[in-house]
Amino acid sequence: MVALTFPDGARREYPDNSTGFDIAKGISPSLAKRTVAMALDGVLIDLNDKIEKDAKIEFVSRDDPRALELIRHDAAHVMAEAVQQLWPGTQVTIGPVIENGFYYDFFRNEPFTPEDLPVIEKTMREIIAKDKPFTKEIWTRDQAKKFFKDKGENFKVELVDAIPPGESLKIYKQGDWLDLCRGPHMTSTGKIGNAFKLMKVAGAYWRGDAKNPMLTRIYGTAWPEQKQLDEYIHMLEEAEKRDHRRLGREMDLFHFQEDAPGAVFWHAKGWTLFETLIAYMRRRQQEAGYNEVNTPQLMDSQLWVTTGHMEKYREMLFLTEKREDDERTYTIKPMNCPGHVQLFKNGLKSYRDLPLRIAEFGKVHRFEPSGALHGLMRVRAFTQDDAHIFVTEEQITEVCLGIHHQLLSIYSDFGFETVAIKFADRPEKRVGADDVWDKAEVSLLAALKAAGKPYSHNKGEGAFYGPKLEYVLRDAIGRDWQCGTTQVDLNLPGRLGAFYIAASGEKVTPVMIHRAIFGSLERFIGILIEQHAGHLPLWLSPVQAMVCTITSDADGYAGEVLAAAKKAGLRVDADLRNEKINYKVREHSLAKVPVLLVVGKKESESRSVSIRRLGSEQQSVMPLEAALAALAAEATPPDLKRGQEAT
RNA sequence: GCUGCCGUAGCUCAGUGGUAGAGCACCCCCUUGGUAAGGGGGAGGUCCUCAGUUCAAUCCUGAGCGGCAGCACCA
Repeated sequence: MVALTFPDGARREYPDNSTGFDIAKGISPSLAKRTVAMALDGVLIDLNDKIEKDAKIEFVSRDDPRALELIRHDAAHVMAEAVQQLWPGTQVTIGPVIENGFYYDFFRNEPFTPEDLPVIEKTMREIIAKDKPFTKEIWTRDQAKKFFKDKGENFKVELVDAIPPGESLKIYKQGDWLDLCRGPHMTSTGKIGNAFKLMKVAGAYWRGDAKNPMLTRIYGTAWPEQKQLDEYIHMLEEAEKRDHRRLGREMDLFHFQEDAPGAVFWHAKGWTLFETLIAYMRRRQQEAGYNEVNTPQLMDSQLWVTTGHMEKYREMLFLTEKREDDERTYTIKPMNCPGHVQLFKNGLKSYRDLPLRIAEFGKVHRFEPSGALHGLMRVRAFTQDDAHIFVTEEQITEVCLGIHHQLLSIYSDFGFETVAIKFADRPEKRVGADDVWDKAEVSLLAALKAAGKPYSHNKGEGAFYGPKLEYVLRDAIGRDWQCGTTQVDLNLPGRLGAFYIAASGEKVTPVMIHRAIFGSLERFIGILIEQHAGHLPLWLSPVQAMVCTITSDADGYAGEVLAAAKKAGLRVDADLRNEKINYKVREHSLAKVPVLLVVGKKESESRSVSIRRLGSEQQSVMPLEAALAALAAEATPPDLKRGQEAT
């Protein structure tokens, strides 16, 4: 007998080898009917599994959040069956559940096209309508290998081989069709329901390795109810509306063109935003004791051999051709650090100079793979808010901690309160001895522990010269973006021959801490655009206000408003065109101008403005001076606001 | 980089082996209108590039470039 504890606390005994289904049926046939799986001691398993020991039991119905994964996994199996039914000879590989859905990777000489998706979906619906029961069998390794080999399923044979000895081989059947699978599954295909949709086809490497054959992956999404599927599709449409590439064009911020793949053409408004971010960061850096510098865009390629970049990252570098009248070739900088080491080396440094903070808004170029390029998020030419802090070994922890606090304060100014931290240690491709790495990792981790924030461990993901902390922002629609980084580097300064004179009079190699907060200005702007769906906060908006006239009678007054607003420090423009106010409101709203200052006869007579805020249909009429004072206060960058409050 | 899809006006997109289209935007005219598109007219194209097939290519074929999605990559 086994003793089972139910969610309500009741405890009952059942004969050995009872299945979940037996027990559910014993309680009530309707419970058995609506149960798709069970959880024993919190672990989800097949409802038809035999229960062999005392446990807490829960019956999982279709609308249980835990069933979502099963619905999706079952849908993946049904999709695989549909595909093999439609195109016999297609090999199946793996089909896991992912966030919001599932996929299955197939191998077939002919690729799938988007037109195939509705056909596959139709066949899936037929399989689901048949309500085929899922059944499980345990096979031996040889049995499974022979079966898949005979069927020509070579990828499955590889998967069988990859299963560790001693682990049982589970085969799940739905009718005649079967698949090697870890499970669990629901009781039958009918439980999947109809709230699913195949989303797209794409290539994916077998086992995620670019050296392996390319498979075709079909992505799908599945939900318990149609309503949730509709909501999900609606959410995707909303995300598309936030796409910074579209908004960038609509807001006249930047563009790309074929002549410069992966490089931004910043328009005046986009550049205003860019400069606003730099001005902000410049103030924050000054307050934290950084010295801003500028270093050459091109340096002798030999320098990059010394740093190790040429060896480790040659394919990422932009190099100049050798000229007839010059012996040397040059490399466009992919990073600012070697330049900053040159600055450190220029003039003898004392331990009294440390920590020495060198900052640069450095524009770097990296030959990113063409397939990686994505709007502002991944480019080949970008600007870092880069800084290098030269310290003694003893100063590492304290300096990293200081960076940590400033970094969080800065993210908070931009409205990012959820920041995850990852600790990345030594990668395989690296320079420097292991004992040096030991030291660097210990010191950086000490700062992280002192900060007292939760963090995750990103094994083997450090830079080639040192371990790093990665700061990951969560945006308004739940996406994660890695922006900031703090890296401890015990290697490069030594390689490049940097030293300082210690208190003892000896020459000592300094430790260099690399840090960036925005990371890439370009990317950070892309994130801000998507975070706010283009509705940037007033202090960041390139055009903060637009004076709109109702009739040309107000042109003169509009000019006064414009001049006064500029004098108040606002970035403002005026629209005096011979257009109706509706037209102007629509146009500037679409361009995401946050404040419209509408002036007509009434306003000019009373020296006031009618204010309409982006996203609101309401207007408020205020005296001109008061309105401008309020807007100017709101448009003050958060760090300056704090400064004003303090005085 | 790999796989698939795509490239026609500033934008969104139709279309055809023989003379290239729409809506919006732009310019001009009329309209002076109170908070998300007033009306009329006009201009605008190397149909991504190069080669091939053809009497004839924007269309068919091949290569290249660029974009999109996914994968791989991301110091």
